[in-house]
Amino acid sequence: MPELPEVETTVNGIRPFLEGEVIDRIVARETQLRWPISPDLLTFAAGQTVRALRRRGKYIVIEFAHGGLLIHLGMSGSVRVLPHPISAIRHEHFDIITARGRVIRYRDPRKFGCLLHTPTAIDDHPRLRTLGVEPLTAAFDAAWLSRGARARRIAVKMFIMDAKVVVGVGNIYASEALFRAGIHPQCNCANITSVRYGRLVTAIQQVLQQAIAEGGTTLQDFVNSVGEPGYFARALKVYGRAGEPCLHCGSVIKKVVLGQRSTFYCGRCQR
DNA sequence: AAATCTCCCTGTAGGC
DNA sequence: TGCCTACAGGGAGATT
Repeated sequence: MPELPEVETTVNGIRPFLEGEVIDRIVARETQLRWPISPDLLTFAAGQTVRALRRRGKYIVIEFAHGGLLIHLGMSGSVRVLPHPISAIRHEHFDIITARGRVIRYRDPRKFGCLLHTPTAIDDHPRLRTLGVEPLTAAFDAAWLSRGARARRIAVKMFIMDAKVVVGVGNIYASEALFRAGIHPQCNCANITSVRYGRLVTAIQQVLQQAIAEGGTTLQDFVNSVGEPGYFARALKVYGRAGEPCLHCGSVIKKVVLGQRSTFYCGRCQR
């Protein structure tokens, strides 16, 4: 499932084929994604030069001189680079075709992703404007979490998965970071000390950086821009391990549902 | 304002 | 073997 590391991996993989390149056209075979692909987007993108390719949260941002495109991978999305157009198979919903003939092809079986555009400043787009801090920047620290949690009364796991607080921490990495920080996922976010939030910040940053280094986590669909899976799945310590022994203390890993999401933790290591 | 619920979609796994 | 159901989940938008 694409979380921050998977999106980062994808962006780095397709950057050489998009940045500085001219978009010849976008071909949409399936327009009914999370939001429909607008016909205006197709005409807007044609002929544009890509000034920069970057990640913001879990969005891939394709910047033009004025405005740009946003791609979200949803939960089953992936993007690949093809040297030239070849026939698409099922679930390959759209292609960005550059003037050099390279094909940036989007696949998303569950259609939870999207392709959006804006003719004005891209960071003002409604999807980006309300996003919280980037977890791998200095703005993400214990003070930020403590202050944000003060008026909240939710489980800490839901708190760190709130994109208005911090972006990019999805279900898998939330469980993993809380285990590494020794914090129980159901702990009320308002009751966590600044010192413990400091440990959580470090844990989130470490788990995300390790996952980026491993090319992300592939459980089902995720592949990078050349079609390879990520290898962080083998480094998961609690996610998907309910009933198995904790790798640290040996007690049984538990599973609980928080906010409709499966949550894994060690009841002895996490308090 | 914050918390909770609902929904979008389809492949896969498990039960019978 | 084949059918059926439950489940996976990011996140917006409605509701409480």
